[in-house]
Amino acid sequence: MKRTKIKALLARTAPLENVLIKGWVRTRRDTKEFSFIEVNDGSCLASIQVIVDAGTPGAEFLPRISTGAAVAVTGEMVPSPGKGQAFEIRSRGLELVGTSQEAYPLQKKRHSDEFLRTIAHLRPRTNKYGAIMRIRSKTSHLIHRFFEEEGFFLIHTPIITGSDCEGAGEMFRITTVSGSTPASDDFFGQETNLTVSGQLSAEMMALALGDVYTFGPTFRAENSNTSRHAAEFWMLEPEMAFCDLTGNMDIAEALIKYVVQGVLESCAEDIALFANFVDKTLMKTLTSLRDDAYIRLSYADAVEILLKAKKPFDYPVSFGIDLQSEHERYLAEEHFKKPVFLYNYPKGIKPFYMRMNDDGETVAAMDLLVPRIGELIGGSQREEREDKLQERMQALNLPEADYWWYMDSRRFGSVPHSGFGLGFERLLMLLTGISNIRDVIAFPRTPGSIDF
RNA sequence: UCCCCAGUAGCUCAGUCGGCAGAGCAAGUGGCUGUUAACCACUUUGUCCGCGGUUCAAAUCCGUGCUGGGGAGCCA
Repeated sequence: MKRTKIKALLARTAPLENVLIKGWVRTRRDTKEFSFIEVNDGSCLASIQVIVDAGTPGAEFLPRISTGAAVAVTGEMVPSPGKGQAFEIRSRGLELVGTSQEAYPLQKKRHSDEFLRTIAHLRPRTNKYGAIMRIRSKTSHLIHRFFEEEGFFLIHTPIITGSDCEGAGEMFRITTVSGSTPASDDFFGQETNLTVSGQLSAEMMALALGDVYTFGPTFRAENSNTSRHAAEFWMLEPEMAFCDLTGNMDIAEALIKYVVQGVLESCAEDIALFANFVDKTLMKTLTSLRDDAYIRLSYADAVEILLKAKKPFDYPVSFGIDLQSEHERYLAEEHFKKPVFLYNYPKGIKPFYMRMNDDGETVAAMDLLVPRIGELIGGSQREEREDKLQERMQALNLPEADYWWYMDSRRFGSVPHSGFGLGFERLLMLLTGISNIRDVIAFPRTPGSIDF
């Protein structure tokens, strides 16, 4: 007999003669004549109630059917006489697939997020973490669907990279030799690292295929100890040929609206859990993300707003500074209370590949700031003019020879193009109201922490 | 890396002025009930984070280290 997922059973409106379910026991309650077993199989948030009458096949397992045990149940799905569920399964055969020992750490009550991080291998069995992982999966699919519908091609950019100055932060070295061996004797004959961004590769592909995106793991060896940084995270990086900064922001905004709508549609039960127990303002946030136009504000105008703000800042504001968290939060959370694209940043605080504006002072960069999270997206129109790019690289002391292939793209049919990077875990934090990045990724990697 | 806070039973936490180590939940046993974070009774559980110091006496005070959390910087 074929196993049916609990999600499919709970979607039914009619009884079912013969079913087989398999899952894990959330709780067992006994009466003299029969027992209630709450079974969850991960297919959805809800569990299904199983009734096991004394004397039916498998009832002898009941004393060992404890929280966390794995079971298989055959029986009939019937209308439930009790309150709290429309249907339940009356068991005709109970099988104990795997027992759960006394030391099972998940109890039938709420645990702290900090404790659950110490048992990351078991926390997906809780309502909250199961819900996060289902939303993560759905969001990932929605991203792919969005770009598929928009005519983008999915590209796979390298994880191992030889370039060490993409300007995105400290890198993890990878090597097959020990300490004193020179890099020239190493596997690749030079220093190699884990990627911090697929952007430069993506640009090459965009300049052939038009619109592309890469979506994969990214690594930063920064000693960042915050709730918004991980050493290994997933980044989405679209890159579009014949696209300027405005088009770049258009795609970013459309993408987020699409994903929010999709999650609200197909993860309603899981989202409701977060709206009820994690962040009471979540539904309001999500509908605003979906329905409201995002603010688009130049860096210069943002500085003006901050200078006029009555709120006292710890760090003074002036044109040319890199905005501090408190400034970004003020804009997104207090002044506008919605997502804000900031664009045209001073060249001094942005990397070499961003396109120089006509004023010679700012570059065509854009960041999307969102309430609670801060920077969700960082992107730019890329410098497509060979001479301007060379100027910037010289000013920043970047060896052009190392970028010979990148420079080639500006020599052979160079076109205006744009792209951005979106931190996938930060998007999930936005969608769920979860406040720590360690809780939206199954096995988080952060400084000093590599268990599991 | 910097600043602040915390670390006591499996979990969540209380522990007053330095004077015998506590509660709720979980777990175990028994009971009861179409139950549903079930309920009732009883029972078990400690390197008070580690190391050093002050003191007649330290969970409590001091120093130091480790771990965790919040914030900052860096960024996505």
